[in-house]
Amino acid sequence: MTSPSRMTFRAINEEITQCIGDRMWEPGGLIPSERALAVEFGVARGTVNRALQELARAGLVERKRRTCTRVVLHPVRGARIAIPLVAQEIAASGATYRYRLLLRAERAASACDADRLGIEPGATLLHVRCLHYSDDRRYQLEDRLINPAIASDTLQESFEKEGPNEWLVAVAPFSRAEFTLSCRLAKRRGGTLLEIDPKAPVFIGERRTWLLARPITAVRMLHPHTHRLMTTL
Amino acid sequence: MTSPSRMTFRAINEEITQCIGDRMWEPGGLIPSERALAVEFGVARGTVNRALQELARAGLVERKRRTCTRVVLHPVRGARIAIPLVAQEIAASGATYRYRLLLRAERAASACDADRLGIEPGATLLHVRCLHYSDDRRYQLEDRLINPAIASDTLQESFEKEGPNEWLVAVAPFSRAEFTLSCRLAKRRGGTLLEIDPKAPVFIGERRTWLLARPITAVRMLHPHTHRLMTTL
DNA sequence: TAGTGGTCTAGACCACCAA
DNA sequence: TGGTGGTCTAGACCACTAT
Repeated sequence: MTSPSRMTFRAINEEITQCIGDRMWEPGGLIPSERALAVEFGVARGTVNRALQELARAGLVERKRRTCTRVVLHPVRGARIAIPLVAQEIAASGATYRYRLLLRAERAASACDADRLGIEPGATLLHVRCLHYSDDRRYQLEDRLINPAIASDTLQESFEKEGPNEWLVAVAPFSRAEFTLSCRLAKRRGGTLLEIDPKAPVFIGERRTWLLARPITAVRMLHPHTHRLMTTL
Repeated sequence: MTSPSRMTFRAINEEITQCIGDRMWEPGGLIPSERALAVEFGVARGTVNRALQELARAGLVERKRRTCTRVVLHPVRGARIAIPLVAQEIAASGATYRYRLLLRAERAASACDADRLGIEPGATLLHVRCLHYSDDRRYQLEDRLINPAIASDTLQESFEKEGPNEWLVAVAPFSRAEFTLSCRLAKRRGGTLLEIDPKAPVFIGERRTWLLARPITAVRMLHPHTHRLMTTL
């Protein structure tokens, strides 16, 4: 039991993690109540609460609404991987970046668009397609739908010199995002635009973002199958 | 301004998000201090603090230690995606799970193994290959190297009834992990074992874990290309 | 009814940064 | 030196669950 002067919620966090790691508290079993732990550690309940909230977020414990239970997870939690959002950022790690606009269209949302972006069918949207090059090699094909309602000057943007990402980050913050990763054969139009052998696979990342309930943008990013997404943690 | 009776930190969170979205507070600019916001919203500072901590975690604002600054992010943050580790967990969401062991071998590490797992060539390792089924459909092919040094009874494990994951989570906590995601054509042995058309792509996840500096396990997970990896945040 | 986690409060101390 | 975010405290109310 440490007591450097007063225990911080981080210390408590570690202490609890230790107990779980040492199997002092069994996987799937209850752990003492916040009030009990507060007494044991000699801190206020709020401090224990915060430590446990973090542990819950990290996936080490499960907390049940108003039940006396707090359970330690038996199965392991997923770890996390960071997706670099801006192709420019990636290219910035050594290679020279180049950008080319392929398509820019305002149109009424088809049923498919509406589903993808999360707006009403028939509403106006902006469709942008562009290529990101790394040292003159095609690095990413970006196909993006933008909700014009996010800013008054959306429809004035040409995206000729700069990609939509650069504009969006300056104009449209988001509070929620959803990611999907997958792969498929390149034969359809995306692969062609990437100049990939149609029989080779492409690596696909999709991202949708919202500001509160309002959809901002939906983007599909195609990479050659040589693409690797790596992270530590 | 909402006041359902008393403002919760979630309401404040939304209120602030709204302000940022409406560009009432400019990207890159300061926002009022916690104390000021507390007065404005008519709540305790702790409540504002919690709301802002969450917004910072979400990447909407940047907080500088003891500087009067709280800045709205200009560049976009990298977002994170959670990888579900245990096939069992995924299958647990509706489908019935089945497991089949294909290979279990102790052997001296080849140069390739050593590189993959991070141990000395020639050291003993455990090689396990198995299949995870979801409702009798092949869901994942798992190919795993295990460092026997992590536990005294590693080489006693048969893995016949239960996958290595279940055993590992109970026995070998890790402090560091590295992930790689990619895809390729199925033609090589992995694809065959998944019973996939050799011309179809497979989705590949790789994970390596360490406890401090000691390698624990390296696993390669192959999925049919229909696999989707999704996350919110 | 007793106990729980979720949340808010009002107040406090700290270490630091800018002036 | 005054303002800031980071943190802790002691106490409180709520809605709920298990008994």
